[in-house]
Amino acid sequence: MTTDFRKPSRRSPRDRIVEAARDLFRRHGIRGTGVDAIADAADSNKMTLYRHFNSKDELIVECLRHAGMEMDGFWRELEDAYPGDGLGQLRSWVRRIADHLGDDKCQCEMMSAAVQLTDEDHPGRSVIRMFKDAQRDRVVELCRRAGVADAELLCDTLLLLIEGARAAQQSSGAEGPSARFAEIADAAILSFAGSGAAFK
Amino acid sequence: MTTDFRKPSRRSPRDRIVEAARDLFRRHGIRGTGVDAIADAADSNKMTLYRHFNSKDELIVECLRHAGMEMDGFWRELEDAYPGDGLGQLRSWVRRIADHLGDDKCQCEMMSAAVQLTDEDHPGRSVIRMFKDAQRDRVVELCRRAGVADAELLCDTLLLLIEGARAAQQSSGAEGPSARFAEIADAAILSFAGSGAAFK
DNA sequence: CGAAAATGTTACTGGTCGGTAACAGCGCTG
DNA sequence: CAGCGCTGTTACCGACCAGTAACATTTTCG
Repeated sequence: MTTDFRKPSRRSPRDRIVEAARDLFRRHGIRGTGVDAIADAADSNKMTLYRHFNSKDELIVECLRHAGMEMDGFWRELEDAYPGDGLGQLRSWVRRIADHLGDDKCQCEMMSAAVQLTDEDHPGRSVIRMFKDAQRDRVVELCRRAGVADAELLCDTLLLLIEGARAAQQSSGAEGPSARFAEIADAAILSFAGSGAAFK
Repeated sequence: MTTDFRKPSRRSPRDRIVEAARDLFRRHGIRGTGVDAIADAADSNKMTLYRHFNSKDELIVECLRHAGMEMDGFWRELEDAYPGDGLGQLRSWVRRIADHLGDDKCQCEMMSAAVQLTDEDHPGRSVIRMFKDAQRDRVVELCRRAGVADAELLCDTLLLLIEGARAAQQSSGAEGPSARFAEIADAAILSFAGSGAAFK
């Protein structure tokens, strides 16, 4: 029984550090965030940070892992909300992304990191890669369950539209092309699901 | 003392600095590139750099402007190759982007900069914004000339796909969703141009 | 030519960064 | 209680970074 009242409503320093790091990375970029600032924002200190993570790079990797796990949770919620309904899950997924495009906390940590981790050998890049591959498998399966003939094509179409919406949000703002993302993505889904053919 | 082996016609130090900066920004990121490295790569020195640009931020802005001017030139080439042919220009534009997706020198400086310039007030952001707005106007006009009914919708669809392809290239590599960008974008163009309707 | 303008060289500043050492306190559990 | 592991504090290191000063050199052009 770990009722754990020792520090009410306060998570472990490690969790707070990861949380603070993700927040600061989102707001100021990875390279623009110093470890001192992270430790400070986590209401902790640099030594504790370095006891849990051997380097800033290791912390970055852990942040990416956490972001991936958060997405895993969301996929599970989606399956619970629309059990076995591929089409419903797809549309709900798109809608949710559209709704969160404007958030300061939009789920673009992976994309941002991919751009900022310029070193091709950075360990974070393989985490991103694995996450993206898993995501693609999942979406393809949903498309298949939705009765789409060319499931891979709809999947890639949606993934491009999503990444594009996030990127466009960054460079063109909320009134740019990303404003019509939901409309476009939903039309693509319905088009594929209706005829099973691409864009026709 | 040093015998002057310089090539007779050499671009000005200013141009070399901008060129070197753009190259290094692409390869190592904006924050990951120091002014010393830029001056060195330009075969110049830091003092000359700072005589032409009052700050690194000013140099960044100039790099973005150059990138924008390069695109302007490309649009002009496109108009020359397909005079008055909106559809031809659109398809050629998409094909060219697809062909250059894998390039180390792919035209994603704007997107990268938008992600890396985390400060909302950075002067570079307005350059990016103006460039994106102009690009959107241009593409909408091409769609209109191609006989597309909802020109804005096709334009935004293509812009999302393009940004998405570039982002996906970064995070998922060449075998990810970006591999089918050309196919998807071309299908979208033909679909809109054929029926004038969205995805149907 | 000769002078002005542009460019190059060296050395420096003050600040930030990632990372570490030494030490002190806290909170468990035996 | 004692002991131990986790956490916090301070100070420090070497490297790097943006930006500047003073001076030497080359290029341009009237």
